[in-house]
Amino acid sequence: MSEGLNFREMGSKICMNEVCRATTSSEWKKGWVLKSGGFAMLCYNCGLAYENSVYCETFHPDESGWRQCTICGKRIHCGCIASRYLHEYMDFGGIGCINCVKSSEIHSMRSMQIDDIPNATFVTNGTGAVHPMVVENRMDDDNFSFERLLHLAKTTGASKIGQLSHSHQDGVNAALAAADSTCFGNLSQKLTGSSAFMRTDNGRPKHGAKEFYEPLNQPSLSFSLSPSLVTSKPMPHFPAGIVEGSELNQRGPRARDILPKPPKPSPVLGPETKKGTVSQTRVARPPAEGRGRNQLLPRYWPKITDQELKQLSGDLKSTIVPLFEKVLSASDAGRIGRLVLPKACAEAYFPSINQSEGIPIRIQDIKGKEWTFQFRFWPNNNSRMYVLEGVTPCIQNMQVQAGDTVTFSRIDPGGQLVIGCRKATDNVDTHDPQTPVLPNDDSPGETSFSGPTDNPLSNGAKTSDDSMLQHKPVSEKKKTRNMKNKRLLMHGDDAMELRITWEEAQELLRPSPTVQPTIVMIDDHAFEEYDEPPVFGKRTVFTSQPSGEQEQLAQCDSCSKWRRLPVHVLLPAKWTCSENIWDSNRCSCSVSEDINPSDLGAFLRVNKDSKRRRSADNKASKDGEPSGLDALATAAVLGDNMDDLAESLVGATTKHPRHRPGCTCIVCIQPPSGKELAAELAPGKDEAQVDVKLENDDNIAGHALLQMNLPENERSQDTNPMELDEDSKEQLDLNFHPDRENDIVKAAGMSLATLIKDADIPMEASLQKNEIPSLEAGLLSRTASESGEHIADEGGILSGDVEQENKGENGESGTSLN
DNA sequence: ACATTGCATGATTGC
DNA sequence: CAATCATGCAATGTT
Repeated sequence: MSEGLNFREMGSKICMNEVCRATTSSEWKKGWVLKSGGFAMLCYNCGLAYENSVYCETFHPDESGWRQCTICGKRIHCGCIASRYLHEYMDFGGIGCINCVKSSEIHSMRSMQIDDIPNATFVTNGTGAVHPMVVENRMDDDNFSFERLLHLAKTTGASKIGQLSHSHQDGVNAALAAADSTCFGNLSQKLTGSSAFMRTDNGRPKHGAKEFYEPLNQPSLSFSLSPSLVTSKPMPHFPAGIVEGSELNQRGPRARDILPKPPKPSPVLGPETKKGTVSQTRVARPPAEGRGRNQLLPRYWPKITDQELKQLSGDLKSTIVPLFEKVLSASDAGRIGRLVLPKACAEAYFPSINQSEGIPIRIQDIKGKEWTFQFRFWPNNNSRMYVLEGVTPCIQNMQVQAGDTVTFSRIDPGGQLVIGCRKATDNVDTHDPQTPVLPNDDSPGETSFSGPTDNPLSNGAKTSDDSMLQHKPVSEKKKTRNMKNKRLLMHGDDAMELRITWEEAQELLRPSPTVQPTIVMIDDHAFEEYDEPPVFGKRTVFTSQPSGEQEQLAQCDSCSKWRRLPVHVLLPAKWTCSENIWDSNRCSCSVSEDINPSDLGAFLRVNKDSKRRRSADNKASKDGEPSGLDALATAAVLGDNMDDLAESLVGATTKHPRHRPGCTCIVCIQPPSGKELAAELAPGKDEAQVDVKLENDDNIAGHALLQMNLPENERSQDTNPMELDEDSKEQLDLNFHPDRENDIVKAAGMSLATLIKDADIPMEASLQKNEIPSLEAGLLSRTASESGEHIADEGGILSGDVEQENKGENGESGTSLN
């Protein structure tokens, strides 16, 4: 729909914000999801919509961007901030614009009573806006006809059918009756003002996907996800509460045109579901809207409890739309790093791809970390087999294995994909000693998807979900199917080796400075769990004192003295003693050094020896060669050539023989694996070509690394690449030469281009480079944290040894063992 | 020899 | 029976 109005083809745009009025033809940010599947453009400068935002044109071309609030009746034009609110409330399942006070109340009420027994039905448009004229009170209508509702849906252009609780309807009616006449006043104020709503850099939320949105009262959209599942009355022929919309994108090879069997109401749901409570029942939710969503097998329906959903939404401060989930197979969780995506799910919720090579796709985990996978397919029997490549680091980061479940969700608006997990052990009564459940690393987000639930029914992911929905005892069978292969589970020594490898791997990473580790003992092995990914900020050195206490050492860029810093500190690329706000005694270059380099060197050697001891049976470690980060840290301390090291760290990988030079797929842009790092960092081998393969152009760590490549006097004062002089830009090449091949910009730029081209996947991450100028400490910390993850982890450190062990465990297969 | 890639094959499942 | 998907394994590249 409206493909001809694709923003890619549009010229310069003018920001609608009168205060801003920025004009640009290139710098923009992804905004809300458009009905077309693309995204509205937001002003790079102020975060508002461009005048020529495709929002108006593509979302409702017939209305020229004007929408009418279903509550206050005011018409608000899109492409303005008011429309953002309107959009959020109407176009994504809301009722009315946010500027209606009543609207907020309704949403609040709705959020609270989501599990209430619905007694009214409604029809929405393709994005969830309620057509009030077809809200039907079926409280006393036992003859409710789905066909009639479907007819209404068709006649009104609606594509969704849901149910509205009685109280909701009351709320709607009440609100309609008492529509706030001051709406426009509020609107005009918000139109001209900016600070209240703009997602300025100063006010950027923690999670990137949220950064373009933060309505004053974000509605819970779980409302639109599974209303039919919480009904006490079975709705005959009700297809999962969703009716396919004709306007939805339908592309790619069509699978069987089947509708999933309508989920029968769970016996544990419905009438006994208390008002104002949040269901903890793990129930398969019908798929969210998406291409061909009605083809998704219930097996893949997300089975997140309302409680989890609510918590996750709260944790991410966003509205989470569960999309689908999959029980990991052995090959999914194996060393090969390829996760097979259910075809229907891939085609419904992932960007359309026409080339087998696919595209890089960014997926955020529940902690907010972003991972980049290669989303691609293989031709298969005149069909396609979709896979995500490069998932090993993420899989291992989530500590899931075969038999566990990974979940895919979407943050709306924005469309950011989110990957979560649910341990199989969450679903059985007895803990499998071979699949120890490490305590959730206290990340609130973790509990949303993988966290334990105290409701026995939540064990149903493996026991009752499908059967509840299909009335067929197939879940156990599927479970058996998934688990039947003896290689699926790691047992005994295999698991032990994995743990060792994990421990090994953990030591390769610098701990997050933002959290204290949680020490977990499993089989006499201590695991340090961090809530944040490893960081890679300024070239500081994290060390562990014999007491176990972490400390961070940083070198002043002015006097070169080393200073002790709190571990949670993440420094900008350039930092001087005067900025040592944590130690008033050593906040001047004139003060003597905290620690001398020889001590540091000795300290690191101690660490290395310790590592060597614990990895005595690890071939990859027995040579004692430093890991990439250790080497980097050591180099930082001992004065090794940081440029060479940085180049080595980001140097060319050699593990993808079939990919051509310049290939920017996720596989090719991954940093080298642990072994490769070790090899590249070995003496005489640090001349690796600087075929920079950072996947994150918004990667602060990458920036930091690149800064290491700069002469000292050319390093930027902060992490803003855009403020570098031209020479530095040439070297950094972060944003300014997207056409050059074989450099970081090539990779990032092409990724961006690909993302834009496909227009179906989140882009804000790719565009975050444009936001760097105003980064503040919080964002810097977050981004750098993620960046460290990417650099240190992606396809690398963990994939080396860990996967090798897995391979051994995978035993008889594989030519490598033949 | 090992690592990676991508196709082929067969088991499973739903119609 | 056809579609899907798990995974085997040959081909190819790298060390």
